Amino acid sequence: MSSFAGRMREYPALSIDRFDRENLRARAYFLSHCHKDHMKGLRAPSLKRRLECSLKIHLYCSPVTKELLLTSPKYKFWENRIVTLEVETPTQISLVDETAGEKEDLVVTLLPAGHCPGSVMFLFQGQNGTVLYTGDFRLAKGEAARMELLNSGSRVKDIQSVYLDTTFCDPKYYHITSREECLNGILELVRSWITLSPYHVVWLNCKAAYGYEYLFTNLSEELGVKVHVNKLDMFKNMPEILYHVTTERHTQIHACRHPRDDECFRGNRLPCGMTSQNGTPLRIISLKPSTMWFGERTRKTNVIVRTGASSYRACFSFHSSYSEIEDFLGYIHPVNVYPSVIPVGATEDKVVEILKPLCRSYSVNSEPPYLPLGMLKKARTKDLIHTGGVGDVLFDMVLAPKRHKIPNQQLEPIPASSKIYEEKQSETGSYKAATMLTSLKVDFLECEESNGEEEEDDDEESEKNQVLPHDQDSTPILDNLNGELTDQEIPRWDVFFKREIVATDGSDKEDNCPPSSDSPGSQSPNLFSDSEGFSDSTHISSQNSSQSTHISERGSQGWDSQVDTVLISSQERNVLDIPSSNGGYTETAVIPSLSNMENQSDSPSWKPLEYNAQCPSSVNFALRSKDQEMNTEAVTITHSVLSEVSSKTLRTLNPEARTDSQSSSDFEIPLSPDAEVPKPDKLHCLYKKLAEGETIH
DNA sequence: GCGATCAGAT
DNA sequence: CACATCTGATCGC
Repeated sequence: MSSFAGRMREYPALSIDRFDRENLRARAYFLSHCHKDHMKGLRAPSLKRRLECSLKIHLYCSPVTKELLLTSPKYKFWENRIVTLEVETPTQISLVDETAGEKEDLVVTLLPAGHCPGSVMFLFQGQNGTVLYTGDFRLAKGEAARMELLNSGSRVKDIQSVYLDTTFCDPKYYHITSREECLNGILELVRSWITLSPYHVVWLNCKAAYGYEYLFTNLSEELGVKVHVNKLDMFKNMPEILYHVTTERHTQIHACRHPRDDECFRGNRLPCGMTSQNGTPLRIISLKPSTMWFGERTRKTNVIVRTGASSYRACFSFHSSYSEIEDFLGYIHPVNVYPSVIPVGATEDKVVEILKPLCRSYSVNSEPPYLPLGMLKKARTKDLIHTGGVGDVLFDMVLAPKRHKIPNQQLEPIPASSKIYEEKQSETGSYKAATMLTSLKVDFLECEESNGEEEEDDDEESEKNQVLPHDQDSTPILDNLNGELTDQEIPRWDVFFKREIVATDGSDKEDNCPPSSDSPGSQSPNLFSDSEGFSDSTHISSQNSSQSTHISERGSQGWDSQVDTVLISSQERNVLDIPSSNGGYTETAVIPSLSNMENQSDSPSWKPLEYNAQCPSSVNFALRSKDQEMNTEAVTITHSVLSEVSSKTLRTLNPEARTDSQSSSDFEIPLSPDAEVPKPDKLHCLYKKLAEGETIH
């Protein structure tokens, strides 16, 4: 949970993600994403009153965030005070101090944060230097290096401070399985279950928050089964989400909620109330996306772990892991870092201790800032750090997790990042050090220590005793069985596990479903071996090829990262016709109005392909990043003489004018009286400076 | 009756 | 297994 107070040292007139207390006096507000813990005070009467008095106060956010925010009537009063900024479009904004009559210009750039739909990081460039506020983010290793606007030419911009999401800046989250692998694991479990019969359904036990959408859309897209949710009006202008969710309960994948939803589950009822279909009781499994639960495992586990007769945990995170934070910060290499989350049990100093070595100030500071470990004292030598070599040792000691565990087979030797590593190594020794460290550490894995913690296990508790010995559909459970295994037993677990697999295979009584030869999936979905090479023994035939094979197959198909959510314009909304392939039916498009939405019919053979073809605007993260490698700022400059490019390169914003996220006239933003209207030649000059990474004054 | 805050839930 | 919420109790306005 964010504990960021709202203001940055460098630009105290701005408030980000906090709207109470001191922030009531801010000259401009920023919202990185639509999670409540980043919206404190946003609907308070005190702020509302201030808005009414100061017409120049605006809230800056991404178009998707605005859309999500305004879906709730509680925030409607913000409607014409929100200025949406397109992602990756540097925009100049003018801050006016009404009392002092001062004006301050700065350029802000939204960068995709990969946390939830609409989530962004804010890059501010102004007279007090360049600072980056990450909001909540999850970026894979190397993604910062691929963000064109974080870089000038081939090197990272000179960033003074980073306000960083440190949610998982704890060694126990050293490695969190990548989004693609987690998705893939979940996909295969869901597939293997729902293909058993129409009565086999999966309940995705997701928290009530944005961030699971890419899970829903990927499952739906791969399996052709929409996901049942309580509400979808917030997605009415996000077709690539909208088409994969439904409020129609007759579907095999559910992510609906009910205040007492695990009671529902225990009673073989879905939160939406479904218990059966055509008189046949449903066969429900629950799948709970979790990060912390996996962080507590001391031994490596699979991406999916069975925790009860019909309960599973799936590794899933929308925050960066420790090593992803390392990679990110090491690349940015700022002078200062300010954690915006202090994990429970940690202190700010502890977190800063971890992060400082990745900052410039660490090697420049005369005084030894923090001395975490005894070993560190010994090794800490500024010069060594700077020159690389021995610095690696230092990093290793400081950063190496106490408990190594790599839940997955994925130990590719410095994957795509090797390229980046080569590109960057000449530039800053530290990035090199951090990168090398990362790859090295990957070899350690396997920690043996087991902290014999008790397993609670909510809904599974009642079942766990049956699970082991005879539960037919069960097999798996990977390494944690509610403390039923003693330490001595642990070494034999693998054996037991394998045996159990064999025994279980084809002897599923609970389901009354003979191992079907016609379904690609096995009778029991439970068999989700952990990473120690079990996947091949899985009786899920479709998995005979290893998971990694699957992953590589899907590499660039939208599996490799969270897809950016794209809003459609009102024009597009009217025009879009999306055919479906459900045997002659044409689901008229619509990007349905609300009434339509609540009643979309499920089409068994529904396929999303046509939709994709119609929606070129839904651009995959990774693909786009790739494209952008070619698309350097220098190129943009060339175009900058064209007026249209001004909005791409440097948008000078009119805070007074409503920039409607849904209007397609992106290129016609009126200028505000406050904002200086740059003459073409001045603009050109600004672009040039921007491209060179200079601060704009 | 509303908001802020806390405890407890999932 | 504290990721982000929601509910309900209590207190103050």
